[in-house]
This record gives sequence, structure tokens and C-alpha cells, in this order.
Amino acid sequence: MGRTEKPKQNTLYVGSLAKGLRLLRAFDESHTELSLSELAARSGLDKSAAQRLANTLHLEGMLEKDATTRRFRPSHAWLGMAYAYYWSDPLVAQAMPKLIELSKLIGETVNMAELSGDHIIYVSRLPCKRTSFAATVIGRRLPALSTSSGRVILSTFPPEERAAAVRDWPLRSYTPHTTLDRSEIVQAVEQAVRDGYAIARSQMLPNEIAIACPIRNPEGRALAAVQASVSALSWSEERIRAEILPALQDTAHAITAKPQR
Amino acid sequence: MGRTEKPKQNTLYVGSLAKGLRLLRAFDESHTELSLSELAARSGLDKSAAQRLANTLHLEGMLEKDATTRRFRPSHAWLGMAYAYYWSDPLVAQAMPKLIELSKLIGETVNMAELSGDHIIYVSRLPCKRTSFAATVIGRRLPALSTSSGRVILSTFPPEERAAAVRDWPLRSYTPHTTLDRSEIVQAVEQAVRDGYAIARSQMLPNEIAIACPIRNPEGRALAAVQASVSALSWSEERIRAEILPALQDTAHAITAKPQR
DNA sequence: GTCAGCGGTATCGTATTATAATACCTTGAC
DNA sequence: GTCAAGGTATTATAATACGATACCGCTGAC
Repeated sequence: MGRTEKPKQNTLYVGSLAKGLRLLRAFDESHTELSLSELAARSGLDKSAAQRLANTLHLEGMLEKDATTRRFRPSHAWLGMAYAYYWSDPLVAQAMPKLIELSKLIGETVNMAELSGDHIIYVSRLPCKRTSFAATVIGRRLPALSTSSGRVILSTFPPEERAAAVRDWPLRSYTPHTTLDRSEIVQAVEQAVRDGYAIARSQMLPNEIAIACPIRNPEGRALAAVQASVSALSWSEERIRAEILPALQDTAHAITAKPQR
Repeated sequence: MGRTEKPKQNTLYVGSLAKGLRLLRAFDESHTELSLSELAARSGLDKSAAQRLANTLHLEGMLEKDATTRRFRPSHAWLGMAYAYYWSDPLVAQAMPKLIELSKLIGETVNMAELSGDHIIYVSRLPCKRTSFAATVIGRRLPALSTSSGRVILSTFPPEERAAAVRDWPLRSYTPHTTLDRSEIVQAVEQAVRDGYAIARSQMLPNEIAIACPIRNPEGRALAAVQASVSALSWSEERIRAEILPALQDTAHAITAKPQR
């Protein structure tokens, strides 16, 4: 039960590598640069281990080290990882030109999200309006149930899977209006089943309305979603349905057509 | 002299971790999914090592494994690395809203690049027009000397550094028009010193014109650049100077003002 | 249908290599 | 000047990573 339990006690598991990865994971939105001791504390490793592993990551170009403060930061190599990821994801290359067209057409922020376990992760973001920094950054993971994209992806799953997900997947609050009542989420997902799209209000940011359409594989199951985000101060849901939804559906469907590779 | 030389023979260097990173680096734009043997070949590790390390990366969620083909691919965690990077880079958060404004204003593709050794790396891309996929992806590394951003950053360095860079930094050809003549690059950089901006034609893509302004730190040295890319088919350099340059300079300067953190 | 070859998986004895305790150094506070 | 805290370096120890090899399952040739 201890935090030190090994994922595998077998010889195909290299503990040192796994520990190095724990150091990398110690960095997040609120821990952007870490001293050796902080690194040790956050990764749960002792000082010696943190020292050796951090030093290795530094020599290998994965961590910058400030010569004066002695603190570590993610290096540009972390962006290089995203670069490699993009080439490996067949959806992105196919979607990108269509997302650009869509954003030009509607003049509002367009995102693409993929399901990653019980979260969604933004793989592409085309911000058109000033917004919070977090809303412009690639790689953000959010609880699927709290996002229009996650809900609309889920809506393409068979009923039992939907029920299990709405029951078990995690939720957390981002705004005073984030829905934490699972029965409300059931409603939203079932509405998405009927509509083929999902609209969510103020789930991640106050006064933000998000609308998402699923990107389906040939079997009809969604892998991902295209989503537009607009301000509730300038848009009514009615107008979103009239002016954004059709183009959004076209875009999502165009990505559907040529499914994999 | 062999490829197997250890970066450090000391006890602060954990070889297993470094080898794991070599596996990660085996993935790039033309190697998007790799079998175990390919992984071994590309990383220079033997089959057993590749097996153990790849398995570890898989268990740790860094590599997806296709159940049928047995091939490995980068996981969503690779995007998560970019996410963490963004929060750690003080320039990005500060620049993002201004870049969005700029792209809205000029209606053309806007990028931000940072110097990374002798390359530049794109940290932010706001594509407005259909273009090649490679031109939309963050984390792309390009030889600094071949890009308007790299040249304008270099133009803020003291003369000896400029000379050394133009002499030593790498070059490679991306289009039939990529400049490989270093004396021409000297000209371009010195022009940028005088102008405070740099224009480059067809260096990365045919019929692409890029214009870049430096983002300077308080000492006047550039850390990064803001860059716009337009089609030579619709834009003359004259019109770029008249209609894009002023806004580009404003944006770069605005990011300059509040320098670090 | 058999067989060979290839790639992926699992095992195991060995010693290389990672470990963790500790001592040493630097810095900044008081 | 002393002290504490954090970073750096060293070392003896054995735990852990190693890589040779054997096994298994698939595919294509004949």
C-alpha cells in the first residue's frame, strides 16, 4: 500500500528509468522550476537519487539548470517531444487544415481534443480571442465529464459504457458553475446522444460557452472532438446553433471521412 | 571515439535513464511508430536493453503499444510535457495574448521562436492560412541561420558572436532557394542589425516570406523573436513593410517591456 | 504441410552499476 | 563569526540492470 510499491517486481522493469520520469513529472503549472530538494520532495526520492537523476537529465539536455539559483527547469526538448507526438498522431495532420479553415470561417477559438483515459487532452488550439493562458496551451488535460468535447465523445459509446463513465470518471471544480452533479451530466450526455453535439456553459471558465462535435471512426465511435469556445457575453446558445454548429459539424465530419492513416 | 562513449564515467550519471531517453529520441517526423527491433536499431541499444526500457516506458505511460502490431508510439504524455514546458517559460504566457491580437490584426500566420543553441524552436504558432503541416506544429527546430527569426535574434548579439555564429552554425537545405552561402547570410544578418527586423524569402517553404522582429531582454540581447509568414504570391516585400512590420514591431516591443518573470 | 526465419517474449547467473550514507562546500541570515 | 540549509562530491556495498540465450508464435516459401 506504500507509495514505494514497484509497478512490477520483474526484470523487464528498469527502476532507474521510472524514477527519472518521476522527476520529469514533478513539473507542472504550479511547479515551473524546482530546486534539488524540492525535486526530491515532489518525486518522493531521496536527495541522492534526485541528485543523480537530475544531473543525468541535465547532461542529457532534458533539464535546464540555472547557474546561479541552481534550480531546474524543463528544457526546449520538452517541446520537441510534442513535435514528435504530432507526427505520430494520424488525426492531427489530417485535421489541421480543416481546423484552420473553420477558425477563419467562424472567427472564434477552435480546439481539437482527444480522449485519454477518463480525461480529454487538447491536441490543437487555435485561439482567436484574448483568453486565459491555460485556454491556449496544448497538452492540457481536463476531466472528460466536465467538457463539451468529453461529453460528446462519450455520447458515441454504447449505453453501458456511458453509464459506467458518468458514474466512475473523475470530476473537479474549475469555476463556481462547474457541474459536479452526476445526474446532470447524465442528462447532458444523453442530450448529446440525441443531438450529435454537446454544449457546455461556464465549465472551465466563467462566461465561456463550448460546443463540440465528435470525430468518429468508421465504427461510429469517437476518438476525438472538434470544439469551439465563445463568450457568453456575445453569444446566445441559439445563435451558436445557427451560426457555428453547421460549420463545426462539417469540419468534424470531414475529419471523420478519412479515418486512420 | 566509439558511439558508446559515456558522457560521464562518474557516479552522478545514471546510464539506464540516459538509455531510456535515447529510446524516446528514436521517434521523429519520419519515425512515428517503431517496433522493438527498430527501436533497438535506432537507439543503438541491444535487443534486451530495448526490450526492458521500452517495457518500462510503456508501463509508465510514456509509450503506447499497439496490441496487434506490437509497435510503440508516443503517448499523450508527450503533449503533457509541452504543457509543463509552457508554464515554465515566462516569455510564452506574457506573449500569448499579444500574439493573438497581432494575428487578428494582420490576418496572417504569426509565430514565436526561441533560440536553442544554434537552432530556433517554435514555441507558439498561430496559423491563419492553409499551409504545410510542418509549418503549424510547435516544437519544430530549424537551423537559426536559415530563418528570419534566427537571423534577427543573432543581429542583437555583439559583432564577434555574430561572426562566429555565421561561420560555425549549421545550415541545411529545405527548398531549392534555401541560402547555403554563408556570405549571403552575413549580409542578411548585418542588414537586420541596421533595420531591427529580418525578412527571408523561400527559406523553409517555396513562396513563403517571413518577417521577424526581436524580443530583447533589458540588456538589448534577443531571447526570442516574433515572426509573421505570408505568401509571396499575395504580398510584396514593400507591402509587408508597410502593413505588417509596424504591428510586428509593436508586438515584439510590448513583449520586451516586461522582460523576465 | 512442413520448415526456416524473424520478431517478440521470458529466464537467469553474473558483475556492473546504481545506491544511500556521509562528508564536504557554498551561501545567506543573524 | 557562527549557524543552518542546500548543493556537491566520495565511497563501500549489494542490489539491480545486464545481455546471452532459450522459447514461442507468426508468416511466407516451397
